Amino acid sequence: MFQEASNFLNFVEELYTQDTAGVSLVEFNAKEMLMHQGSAAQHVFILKSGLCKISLVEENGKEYILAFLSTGEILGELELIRDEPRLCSVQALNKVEAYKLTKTCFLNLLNTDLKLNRLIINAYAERITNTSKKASFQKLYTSENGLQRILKLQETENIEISKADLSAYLGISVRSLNRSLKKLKEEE
Amino acid sequence: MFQEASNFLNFVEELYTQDTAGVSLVEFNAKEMLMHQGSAAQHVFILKSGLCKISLVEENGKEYILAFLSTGEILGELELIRDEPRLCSVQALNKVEAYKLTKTCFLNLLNTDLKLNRLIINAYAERITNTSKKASFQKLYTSENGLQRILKLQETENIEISKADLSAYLGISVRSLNRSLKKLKEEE
DNA sequence: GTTTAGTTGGGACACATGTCCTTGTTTAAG
DNA sequence: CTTAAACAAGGACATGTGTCCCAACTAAAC
Repeated sequence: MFQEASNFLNFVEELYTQDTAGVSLVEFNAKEMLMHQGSAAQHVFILKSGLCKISLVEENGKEYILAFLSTGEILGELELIRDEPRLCSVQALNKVEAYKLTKTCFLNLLNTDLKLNRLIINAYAERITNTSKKASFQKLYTSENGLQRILKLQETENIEISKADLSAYLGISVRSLNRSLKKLKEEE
Repeated sequence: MFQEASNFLNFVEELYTQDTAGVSLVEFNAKEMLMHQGSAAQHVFILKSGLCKISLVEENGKEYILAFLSTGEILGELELIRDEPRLCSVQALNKVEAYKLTKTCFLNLLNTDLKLNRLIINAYAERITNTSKKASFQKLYTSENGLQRILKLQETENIEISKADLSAYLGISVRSLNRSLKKLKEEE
């Protein structure tokens, strides 16, 4: 989720300024896809600026947003480590800049650089914690509680998420989201 | 979740046979707690044999089981890495044997041993994938679908999970679990 | 063997959410 | 400016799940 820009950014910016092979800087417009669910994994991205959503679509056609990713976060490395196709899609929600590392470059660094290992492990520990908490909360509380949380986060991080994305994040239909929004408005 | 015994076991058994300081072998009876949610984190466990559940209790008193852990899996290391209290509780479901590493020993190894780093990263990549898939599935499908999956897993892994634990894993009440079980039985 | 306490399963009602369709608004094309 | 298509919100009904309580069964204590 949203967190202070981690040392991933520092780490990769150093590589970039040293003209390391396999490291480049790329841009995406709002709505552009950085990654497609099910496709082969070739790169890792580290967000320099902007906001993305990471989501997956189930066989019944429904979309679930696992998290929103922002500056300093790494994405796409899971599938390189596991050597599997993309588990999720990633889409830019606004103008996004990101460092792009090739698979070869990333795996080489992972095998040799203890600092990168540490950054990955720290990021993963936080991600597992956040994913577990979100899963538990969304199953054991009503959508209204979850909605209050994401609306507060939206305000704190000064971002605006569409209704379609809000409902996908909460794992409910847009109809239900509208019900809860209306109810929250009436309770003010 | 359930996976082939990873090289965690090989890794720690080598440490154990070398009489490494901070490594011991411990046993737990069924129902004994290996870890308590909210308590300080002092150790890491690697399961040698047996089955555990890892769960957390929300403020509304409801319990959610994130996963069942079995032979070869590591547990309790998240909080050492993040230097935080226990996010979850872990309870033995049958007779459990586990290697126990002190915080100092574990962090020393993590800082120096690239092999352990690799094992941790691989395990985390799998855990994030599993936790994400479970969260998405449980929000976008009915409990009946989830129940079918866990019953199949129970059969495949030759284990028996209580109704209370099944409902906590699925994030539903025991009443709802009984409805789904009855419906599945009628559909046979 | 009896009594008490705990456990288990289901009925009934309430609440939360999904689905489908209608209406109104907005946007885009001609 | 008009028309058509797309989008958004809500009504109505259906389904899924939660809560509460009751009855029956099981286990433990005496």
